[in-house]
Amino acid sequence: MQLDEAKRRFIEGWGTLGSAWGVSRTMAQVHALLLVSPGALSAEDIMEQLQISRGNANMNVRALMDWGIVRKELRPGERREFFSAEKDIHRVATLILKERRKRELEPIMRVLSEIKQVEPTPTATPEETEAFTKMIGSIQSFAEFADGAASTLIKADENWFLSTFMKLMRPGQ
Amino acid sequence: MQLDEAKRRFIEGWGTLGSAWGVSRTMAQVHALLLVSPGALSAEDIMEQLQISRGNANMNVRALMDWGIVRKELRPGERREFFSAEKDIHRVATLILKERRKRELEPIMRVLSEIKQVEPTPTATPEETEAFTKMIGSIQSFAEFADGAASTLIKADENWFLSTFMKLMRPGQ
DNA sequence: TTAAACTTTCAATAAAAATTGAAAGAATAT
DNA sequence: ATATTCTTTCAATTTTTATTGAAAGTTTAA
Repeated sequence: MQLDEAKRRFIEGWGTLGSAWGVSRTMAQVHALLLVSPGALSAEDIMEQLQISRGNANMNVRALMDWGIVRKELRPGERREFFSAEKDIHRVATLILKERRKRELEPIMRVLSEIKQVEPTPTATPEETEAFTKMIGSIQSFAEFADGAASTLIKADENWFLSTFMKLMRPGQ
Repeated sequence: MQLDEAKRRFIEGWGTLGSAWGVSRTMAQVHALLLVSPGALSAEDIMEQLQISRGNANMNVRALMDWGIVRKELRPGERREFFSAEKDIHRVATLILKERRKRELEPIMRVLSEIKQVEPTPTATPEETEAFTKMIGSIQSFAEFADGAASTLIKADENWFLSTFMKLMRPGQ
């Protein structure tokens, strides 16, 4: 297989994976394209390579910057902007994990603790109410467990990054 | 807050969470409804409580059974079918993890190993090719790491379930 | 065997999400 | 100040996905 074909397949696969995880196909494809491009790309490059409109390219590149996994690059003497993806996969994973925790785990945790304070009423038997709070409680503790696991991963990756960085700084150490 | 209102809010929240993770809102809502319902529900019950059509209820209940997190329950002397959700959240998490690994991790791993065998061609410089294989390699090892973590979680939960089960069987032990 | 009570399927439809492209907005150069 | 080059926005449109409901299928009872 040739490089271009391999890149094409990666972009397609990454897009499919993205849509299974609630990320729009195009956003994942823009990310994939930037991941496998050695240098930074302009909006035009992205439009051409993925065959999408200017507006679409702009929207998705900006969404990726919101996630912290794509950066704008300005070149001296160039008016237009270039974009490049974070290439360190550990950092990518960490940033995505952080963002999803904020966007999805936190809202559901809030709902869980609110609805746990269900009042006893004449319309529901105490057994029904208890079964409900027990269910919610177990989801809560699972969510806390998941949150803890995510934190651990984030910390581990931050340490890993830091130590790699330190090694680069002091190669003799 | 009253029980009905709390359940309504849970169903809504679970639906929102689902769609952020690539699960259709209705499928997540049917799951949520079954999670907070003490007994098993018939198709009619689901249709009525979520205000959805028969076909929709049927499709989503079946998808949930494919995931292994909802079971059909047959009552003696009753012709119609009842459905109930797995209530043990650890088991739910394990089953979802297993299924997603099969559906999403495996396909992308296959693509990664295929495209890694990119041939050197005159159109691409060796540096470009090497940068690409390096990128794919790091995604591969991250995917392997994630797969390993998932396996560990699945095994841990299976052990946890087994030990709980053993305790139930031999309460004196 | 026929009827009754339910489940499943699927083509048509509706709803939601993504995409376009043109216009408006910014930034820089002349 | 005006033109030029690029970016951003957003209403209209297209595409994708989900939903409906009626017909076909299945199972049990009489």
